[in-house]
Amino acid sequence: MTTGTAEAGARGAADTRTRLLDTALRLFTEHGVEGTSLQMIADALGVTKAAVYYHFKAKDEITEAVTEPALRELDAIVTEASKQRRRGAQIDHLLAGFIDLVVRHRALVALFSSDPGVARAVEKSIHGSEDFKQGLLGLLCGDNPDTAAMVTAHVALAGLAMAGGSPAMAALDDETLREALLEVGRRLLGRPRHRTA
Amino acid sequence: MTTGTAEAGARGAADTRTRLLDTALRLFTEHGVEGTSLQMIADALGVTKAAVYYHFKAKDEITEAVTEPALRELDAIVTEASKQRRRGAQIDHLLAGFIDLVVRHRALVALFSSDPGVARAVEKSIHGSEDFKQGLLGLLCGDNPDTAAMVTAHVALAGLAMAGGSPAMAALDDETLREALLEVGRRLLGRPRHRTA
DNA sequence: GTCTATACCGCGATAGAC
DNA sequence: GTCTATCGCGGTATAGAC
Repeated sequence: MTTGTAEAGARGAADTRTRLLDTALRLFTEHGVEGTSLQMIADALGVTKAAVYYHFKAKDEITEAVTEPALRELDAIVTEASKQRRRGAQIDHLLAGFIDLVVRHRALVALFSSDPGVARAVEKSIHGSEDFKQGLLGLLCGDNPDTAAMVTAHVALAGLAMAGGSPAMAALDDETLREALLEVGRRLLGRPRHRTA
Repeated sequence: MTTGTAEAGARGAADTRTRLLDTALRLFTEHGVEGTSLQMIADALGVTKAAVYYHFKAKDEITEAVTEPALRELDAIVTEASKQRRRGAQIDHLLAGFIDLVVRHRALVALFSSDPGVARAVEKSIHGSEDFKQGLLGLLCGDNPDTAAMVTAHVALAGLAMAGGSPAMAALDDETLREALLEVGRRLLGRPRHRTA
């Protein structure tokens, strides 16, 4: 993409796209997706609305692009966790990975949990790999998804994500939050509590 | 049904308002708040947008009005729970009341947890009684709100609410869901599990 | 007191000039 | 690649019919 004469081309194209996504994420976390207009993004970049539309055909595409990296990470975590042989190890792997993801992408997660635009984008992004949406729950529930296990899994995933993204936790550093969430998650899923990494 | 002048006057006001809120809640749960326009609400009622605007000065007021009954119930639950003398009883009371509320108002709760418009409305509605927003957490955390307790409380409230409102639980009847959530909540908050009411 | 007609402005989105 | 111009729809607002 950046070959030869394309210094300007590389900057105008890919770099503007990157700047746009950075700006969008910042504005999204400040005002929500709904509360962020394309005009605001364009102004922050010093271009017009139509220029933004050159890079993304619709606002939804921006939302999707913003959430994509985190979703790919989540997909990788689920895949890797499912490779573990013992069920306990699967859950441990998934729990640690999920929580780590939530902590590192706190701002995004907060958005994720409170914005239907983001939820829509997420659902679209995982159109191909629906395995992993159900896989997440499947790994936690085991082979026999009885009511109690299903409810527990839902409470765990939703609760850990929302608590991690909550403004009330913003003051906590990553280490502290991660350990606190891990302990709660372990208790919830019936895993023995152990090493404080 | 006849549009006689007297009957229209008697029926038009309060009843239209009620019908409007019922319709709004239905459309909100179907399409989300953002995805429901005043035009859609007006069409469903057989009136014009301006007629809707007569009953509510802004869309946010509709959202607030829709969430208000559940919030009042929650407020009552917190108040009553705080009157319990033993801390264990406070938690038990709060947990049971909260979960019962979530189960009975599932559709609203699902909306509540995934729509910034609703979240905004909720924050506005409790302007006067901010006691109870913090009171909810305060009752769960006790006097010493250390990190672990705070995180646990957040995971519990958010997780139980979102799990209860999740489409995945829609097939469960109230009794079953309530008991499943109660058991998870008790384990999470370190309460002994007991009677299946 | 309840509703209709109408207008305003900002939003997401499209078409076409440079 | 970026711009200007324009469109339709959304929430909001007012004047006035009944």
